[in-house]
Amino acid sequence: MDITSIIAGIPLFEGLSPQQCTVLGAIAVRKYYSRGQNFFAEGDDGIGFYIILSGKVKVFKLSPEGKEQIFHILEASEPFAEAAVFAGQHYPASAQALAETIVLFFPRQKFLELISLQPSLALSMLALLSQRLRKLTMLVENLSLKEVPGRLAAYLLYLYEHNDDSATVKLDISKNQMAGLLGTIPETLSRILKRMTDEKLIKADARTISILDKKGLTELAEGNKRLA
Amino acid sequence: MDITSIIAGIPLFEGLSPQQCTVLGAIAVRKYYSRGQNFFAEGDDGIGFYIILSGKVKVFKLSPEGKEQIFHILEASEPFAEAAVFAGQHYPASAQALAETIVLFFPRQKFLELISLQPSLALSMLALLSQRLRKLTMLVENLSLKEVPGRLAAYLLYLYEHNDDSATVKLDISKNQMAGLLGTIPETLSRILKRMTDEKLIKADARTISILDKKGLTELAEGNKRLA
DNA sequence: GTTGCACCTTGACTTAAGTCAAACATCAGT
DNA sequence: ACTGATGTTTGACTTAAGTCAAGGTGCAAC
Repeated sequence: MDITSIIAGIPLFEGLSPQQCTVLGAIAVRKYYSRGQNFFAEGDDGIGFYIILSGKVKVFKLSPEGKEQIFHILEASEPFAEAAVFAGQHYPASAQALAETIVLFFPRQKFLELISLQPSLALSMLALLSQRLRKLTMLVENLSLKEVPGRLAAYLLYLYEHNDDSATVKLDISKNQMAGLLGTIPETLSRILKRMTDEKLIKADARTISILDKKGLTELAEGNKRLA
Repeated sequence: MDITSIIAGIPLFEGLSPQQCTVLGAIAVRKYYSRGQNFFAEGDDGIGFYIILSGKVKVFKLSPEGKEQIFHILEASEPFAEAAVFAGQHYPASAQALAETIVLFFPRQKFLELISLQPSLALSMLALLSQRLRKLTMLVENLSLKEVPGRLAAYLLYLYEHNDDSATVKLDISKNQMAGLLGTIPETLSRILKRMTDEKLIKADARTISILDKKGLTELAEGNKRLA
């Protein structure tokens, strides 16, 4: 598939004319990463941003003691590292492929030149950054104002809502990664899943979780109730 | 002072032509808030954003139990709630005046119309949002990967660097607010300040803190050392 | 200047969640 | 299919930081 038609199909670029897509395509580079490979590490020069064509990527930070906080997990057609284009000298976090991943890479300087010519592209980027800001705000809220059971409940409800409201959710990341996303460690996550199961809030199999008590989870997520 | 010249003096709008400033001025509204008054509360409709002309503002969230997480403390010439213009149906946090505060208010819809006509304005906003994203990323890192002493050390070093590198820092917020900013509570903050004093890292008076051991604080902030 | 209230500190106690260690399950690549 | 690596669970233990309660300090308003 040629780059122009790929670009035309990316939500971030929807509304761009075919000509604009061609121009974008001219600066984009397709790149391939294998599972475990890093796109960049925290502190590297912010030379551009990426859009995922296929695969899965985590954006994360490690503490000196080795604890991991995952900021985002991204899948096909989602951009990442886009803020580095406008602000950054260097990337403030690391990014790694969780599976075989193909991306389009957009070099910073060339993209900046395009954007100042195309107000609609600028507006798309503004919407994207605002959305990210909102997501990060929720992450801060979760980390600072909720305990781990509340964070987990909120996450399960999020999965539920992005799953056609079907009560049985297939986890698409490992529980290790899930712990990193929730700002905790696998042991704690495991224990809390068990407690939720004991209280009949959920039913957890290997890679699927069934939501049994949505109301109960909601109360937990909102901090109106606690696990026994 | 007329609105056009005020706008011309705001960093966010630097680089705009006098005509552009006049157009912006035509949609801006000057508003006055007294100490303790709310600009908006979490969940309110995102009807626009603000730029502070004088005073001080906190953007924060409360947990059901009453714990407060402060996201930003903002002063003269800084904008806030800008992301709500591009993404939001509603504000994801609350904002309150910490002192008598005068702001310019920019209504969402009108500002959006202007921005699609003015690429340079769009680029300024992109830079601003990216910077906020970076700051929030650091907040997440602090909350998730550092203990309170590390967060406090990082904050003191931040103050130090924005204080002409003078070792004696005047606190411009109460320690209660500072606790909220660091994702902890006043009691804990008080105890940790004491421990830092005991270890000769700092010297804390009522409203000023002297940095005695910058290297020690840096090690703490980076997680390479802990308080005894 | 005195009163009142918000701010700050300290102590005793509780608790959520992390550490360490071990056993087990599962998966990916040869 | 095998095998080493990776992911998951559980138990015993430790600890950072929160809660509750009380007392002290200092500014602000009358």
